[in-house]
Amino acid sequence: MPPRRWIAHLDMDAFYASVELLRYPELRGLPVVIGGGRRHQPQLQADGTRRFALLQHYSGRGVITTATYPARDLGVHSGMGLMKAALRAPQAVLLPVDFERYRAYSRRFKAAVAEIAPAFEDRGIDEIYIDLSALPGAQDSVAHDPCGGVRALAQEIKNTVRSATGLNCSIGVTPNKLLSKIASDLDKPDGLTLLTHADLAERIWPLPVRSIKGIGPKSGAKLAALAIHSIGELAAMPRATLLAEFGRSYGAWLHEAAHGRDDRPVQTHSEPVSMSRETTFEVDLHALRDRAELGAIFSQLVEQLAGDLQRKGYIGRTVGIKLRFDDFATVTRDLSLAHGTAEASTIRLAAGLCLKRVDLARRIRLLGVRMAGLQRATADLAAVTGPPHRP
DNA sequence: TCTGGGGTCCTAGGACCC
DNA sequence: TCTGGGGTCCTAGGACCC
Repeated sequence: MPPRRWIAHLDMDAFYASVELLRYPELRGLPVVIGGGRRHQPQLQADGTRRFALLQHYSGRGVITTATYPARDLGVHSGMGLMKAALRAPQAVLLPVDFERYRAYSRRFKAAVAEIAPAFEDRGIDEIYIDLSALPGAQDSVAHDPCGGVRALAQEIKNTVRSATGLNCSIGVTPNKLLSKIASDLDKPDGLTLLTHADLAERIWPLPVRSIKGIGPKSGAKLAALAIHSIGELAAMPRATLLAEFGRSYGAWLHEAAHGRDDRPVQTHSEPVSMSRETTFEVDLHALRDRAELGAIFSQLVEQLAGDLQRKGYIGRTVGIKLRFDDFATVTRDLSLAHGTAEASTIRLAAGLCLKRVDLARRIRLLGVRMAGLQRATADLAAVTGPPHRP
């Protein structure tokens, strides 16, 4: 019997890099790294060709946002500092990030998926979960393959995305989100991987524990210290040991995850919880010596945040700030207001009070402003004006 | 040559209320 | 005066993800 629930995880292949390759096809096959500010824009030359910046000439504090597969082969990866990456791949082409463009392609691929699967869970710019179970044909057998129906659906989704955007994606299809997320990575790029619980021991258990979404650097290191490296080794640990080592909640989850169990539904609606703006300075600033510059950046962040809230139609009650010092230590302060707001002046006042509660002796490398406790702005309007009057 | 920017969720202590 | 338990909100920090 095939499982009754079929969840797909769709992940666009090297998304930002692939979008850039559509624009600059001459870079295909070359190591290309995307990240950093706007300074390294490609220059159109007199003969009509473009001149691209090379990674070796970069200086600054940026990190890699995405790298093409040839660049990854040189040992660079997203999150790596561009200066460090330049040592490993000096000849790699460096392109600035263009989120506007990526968001446009994101909307395009999601619209294409929606033609086949109207409801899906949005997991950011380049991935989604889709519950295939209820779609027409999902439970069909095709040519003696009991999973043939879902396989055909997944292939159809891949084809649609490809023809709508010119981009490839990889899809994992399994009985749950946890396994599908892992599966979509198994055959990347342009993969389609279908697994059932029967495949757990063979396909999932040999993988490193870090393949499980939710096991990050800290938990991975702690597991390694316990001589647990693969998911299979994690699955073999007594539940009680995991509870003792990782606490009731996370320990129990680790045990379930290692056994491929996850019953979370695909969430097709969500509301934002917080919005924020932050910036890392080119050089560290000092609260007193660089007071004017810091104040200007602070005001700009507040105005951007207020703009974001207003444009998206939200107000918030909890204003927060974030500071990162030269030693990378990070502190946050927040303050809840009596009423929600999206006004820059109110946010600035509250954020200013937060700032006063921080010891500003050290040099600062990052400043951020945040709003949490969000509500739709229209809901607030209703509260102020009261319910519609009925005679 | 260390380490961006935008998020979510969890924990934990203290305040405050019933 | 002491002894409770439960619930919610606020704040700070941290793990993790894309």
